[in-house]
Amino acid sequence: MKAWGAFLRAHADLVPRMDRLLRKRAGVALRDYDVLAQVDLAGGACTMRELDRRVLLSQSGLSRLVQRLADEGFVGRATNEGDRRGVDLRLTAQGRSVLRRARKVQAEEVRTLFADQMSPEEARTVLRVMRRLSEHADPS
Amino acid sequence: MKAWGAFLRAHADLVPRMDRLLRKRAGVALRDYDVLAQVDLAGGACTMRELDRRVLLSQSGLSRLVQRLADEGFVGRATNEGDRRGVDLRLTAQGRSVLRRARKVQAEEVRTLFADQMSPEEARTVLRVMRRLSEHADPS
DNA sequence: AAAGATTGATTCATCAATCTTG
DNA sequence: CAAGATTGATGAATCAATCTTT
Repeated sequence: MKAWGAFLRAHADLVPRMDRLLRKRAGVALRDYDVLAQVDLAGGACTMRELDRRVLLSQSGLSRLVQRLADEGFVGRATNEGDRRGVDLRLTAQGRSVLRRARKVQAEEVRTLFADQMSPEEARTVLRVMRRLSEHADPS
Repeated sequence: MKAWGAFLRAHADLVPRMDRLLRKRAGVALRDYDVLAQVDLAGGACTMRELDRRVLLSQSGLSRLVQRLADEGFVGRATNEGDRRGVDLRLTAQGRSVLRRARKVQAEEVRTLFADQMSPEEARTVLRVMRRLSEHADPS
């Protein structure tokens, strides 16, 4: 029960800080980074529907976010030829570039703000517990 | 590094769910509950400034949230007589009542969604690590 | 009618500016 | 001027409604 409070507090202390650092040093928000990274993970291209499954955001929220990423030139959009309801996304060269930089910043920050604060043993426990929590809450 | 991702995901999976349940079954949002609980913890009355220190929210965000809680009749506001810049808050009877109900709901939900998913040993580790993260990030 | 995606209305958080009291 | 608090402008997330294609 105290652990729940500490969990909330840690998130509230860490995430906005990560977000600010990422914006300042890489020019993208944490959520943008997440989306770009997921597209990359799907091989640099995927459809909105697929992204929606991978990302923690409402469908409409994702739609607007991708709109913004497209406006900024980080992804290209085109209607899927196979199923014209779908929209295909592709990382642009600029998108890949910003993603590379963001990855570097993110790796540094996660290390200093998060990973360096716990032993490998503790990290394993945190990983295990957090996964269990997600599975139980959202058995996708 | 994987633990960081799992941490984010667990938060994103759990917190909105808690928030919805709390709204539905107690009529207040998670943040509202937090604020009411903090006022209660301060003995049922405190000043905005004190709340601001205890709660994870910007000063203006807190101001608007308390405005809403006052409109809903959960807290009363009055300028502090000692220092007329300050505003004193007090839980109303209705505020105490809604807080009681929210506490019960919250306790149940934290148990089933969070605490029951880990061993006591794991809970201790999570608590310890989360506290360390907060202290390092925000050495208040 | 259902799936995929977008748009409209609303809510709520933040930063920066402002107002009042010390 | 500094401290405590509020207000204005803006950004981003959600739900519900809508549009298009299957």
